[in-house]
Amino acid sequence: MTDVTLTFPDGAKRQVPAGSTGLDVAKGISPSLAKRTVAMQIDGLLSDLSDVITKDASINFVARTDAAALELIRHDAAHVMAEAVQALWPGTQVTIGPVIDNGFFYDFAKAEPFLPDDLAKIERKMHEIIAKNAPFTKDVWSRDKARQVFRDKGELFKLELIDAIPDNQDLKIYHQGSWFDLCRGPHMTSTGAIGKAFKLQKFAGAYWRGDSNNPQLQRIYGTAWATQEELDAYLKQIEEAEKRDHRKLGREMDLFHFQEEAPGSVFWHAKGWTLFQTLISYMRRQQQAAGYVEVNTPDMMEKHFWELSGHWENYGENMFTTTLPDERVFCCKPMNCPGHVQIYKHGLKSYRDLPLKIAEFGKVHRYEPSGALHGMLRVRHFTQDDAHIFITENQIMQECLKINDLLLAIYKDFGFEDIVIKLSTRPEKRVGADHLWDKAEAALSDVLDEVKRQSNGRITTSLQPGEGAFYGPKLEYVLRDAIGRDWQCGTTQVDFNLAGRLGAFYIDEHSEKKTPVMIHRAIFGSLERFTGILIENFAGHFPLWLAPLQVVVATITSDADAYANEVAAAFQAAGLRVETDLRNEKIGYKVREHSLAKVPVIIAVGMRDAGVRQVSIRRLGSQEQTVIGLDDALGALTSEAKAPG
RNA sequence: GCCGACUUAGCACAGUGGUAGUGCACCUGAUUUGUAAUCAGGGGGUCGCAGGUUCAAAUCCUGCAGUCGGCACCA
Repeated sequence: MTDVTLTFPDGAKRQVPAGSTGLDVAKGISPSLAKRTVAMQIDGLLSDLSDVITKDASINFVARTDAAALELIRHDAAHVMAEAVQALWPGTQVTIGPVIDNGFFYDFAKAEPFLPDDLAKIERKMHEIIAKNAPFTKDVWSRDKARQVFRDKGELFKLELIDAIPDNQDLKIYHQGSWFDLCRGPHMTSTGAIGKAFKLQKFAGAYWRGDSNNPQLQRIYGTAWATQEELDAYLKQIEEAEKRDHRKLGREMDLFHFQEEAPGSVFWHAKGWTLFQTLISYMRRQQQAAGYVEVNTPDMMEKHFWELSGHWENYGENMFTTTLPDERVFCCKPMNCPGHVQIYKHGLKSYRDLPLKIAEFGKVHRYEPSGALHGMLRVRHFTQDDAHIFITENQIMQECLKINDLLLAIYKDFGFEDIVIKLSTRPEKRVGADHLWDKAEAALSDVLDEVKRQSNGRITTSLQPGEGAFYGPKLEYVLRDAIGRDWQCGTTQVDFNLAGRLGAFYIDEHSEKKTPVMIHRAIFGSLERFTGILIENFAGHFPLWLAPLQVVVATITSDADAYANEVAAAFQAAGLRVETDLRNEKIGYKVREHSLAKVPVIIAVGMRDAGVRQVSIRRLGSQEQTVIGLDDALGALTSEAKAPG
């Protein structure tokens, strides 16, 4: 038998007979290595330790505590969970059970719903199965055999999966004790390697193959880690994220509320509206500086207008409509673009007028499915920082790059610097000829390449085929927040269709009518959503310029009331948002209350301060107190409270 | 929209068929206080909505709505 050469991560080489398994190789090196190895990487590809090695390759043995083993732990845990569920509820069908970020899930077809206590039952059964430490073994079955076995078991979903696997691929069956599953693998050497650091988290409904036309399955989500410490840390992190929930903070900080009669609609309270207006003012300045004009268009227009724009056909099921007493049907605008085209069409446009950048803080209305609503992050009525840029075809690149620069600069002002840009291409349901889509997609793809090149690797990109808007492909800007969560905010969409549909044109340099290209773009996306994201990103601890209430002046004794009023008036005159707290309470009580309300600056004044015109400043998140003169405090805080840009 | 759970005072929660409770908040009084809860007293709920079962329903049943966790959809 011939030998093959294996290269180890440290560069060492070793000759082994071709056809050796990973386990053979490990044993040949040392029994202890073989014992602690759960899988291997062959030329970087994670593989079963029982796989045979037939050619020269690099090899890396994976122990269960190695980072590479984590996905195996999770995948194995999913299999064990499936075995546990079938042991507890015979007749339940298994479907798919992949690894996801931080854990795994498995989807089951079971007539009766799982009950809340079932998670604990399944976990107990999993611990039993893992304690048996059955080895994972692999078979390759013929299609006929696999079909027959799974049909006999009543596993109809598995039959569908078998039929979907290309003929040139082996059907692999993984056994653990007497239980087995169709699976592409790989797995660790035995169930015991999963360990105990896992937890089942929740039940959920999920459609078979992710399609809402298919039957709904019952999904169980779990998380699994190599060590208990990592599991605990992860659970702690989830808890921390829950503390940032904008719905909870919005209530505690008196920013907004929702109520039954207006599902998906925000009641903005004074403090929340202040934040909203601060964001709009900031954006308005940025857009003016970037050469945009701001307009406002009607909230409702007649239905035939939306038929002409293509919205009725392509977006109608998301639109609110109302029939007036004269029987005319009106639609609430779900987008601002057709309105902006009407403004564009007023007055003949020359190529010299382009690019024309029309912006609107327009409130759009979309009938979102009830199950999609989620606090401020998914509402039915929201304000976009929307703009439409009318250009000639050869201005696409330059304008998209300008938009990109503006987007990135603005995100930076909020501290968002980790950005992912996704390119979404033509969906099935769309308007416009394919050659126009070809052009639009190619343009955005070029823009994306250029942006990526300029970013020196700070920006990552990805492709989402079929996810574009019905009128054009889009770039979607995804921000990573302070605790690593991703939020989609900005968008840039190239549209060769809408202007033409609505009869917009310009006169080119040869006196001919030409249809402009439109770029649709938003930066915050939805002000409502962006506010929610900011609340969660900052955990309510806004930078001074954004905080709805910036300063509270609290008295230590009522003798200082007059001085407190004077201090507050000085801050108000300097343009800061300030309140006084003259209540008959101890200063500790007041400090606690305003700290919980996340007021960034608490100024305490007593008789010690009044005579010498000084203040004691306490910043949110710090126990420290700084005693300085009133004028110095005014200067420092006023300058800090200035919006960026 | 689909699957599951939930809905009791402003907020957080307890209460599984027999007169609705606790903590915080709120109100009143006392206290004038130096940086995360001063003390005492008091008021407040047709238990999400609509039906039904029962001598009796927050509690059991049905329908609806909203919320939450997912799925699907999406800014």
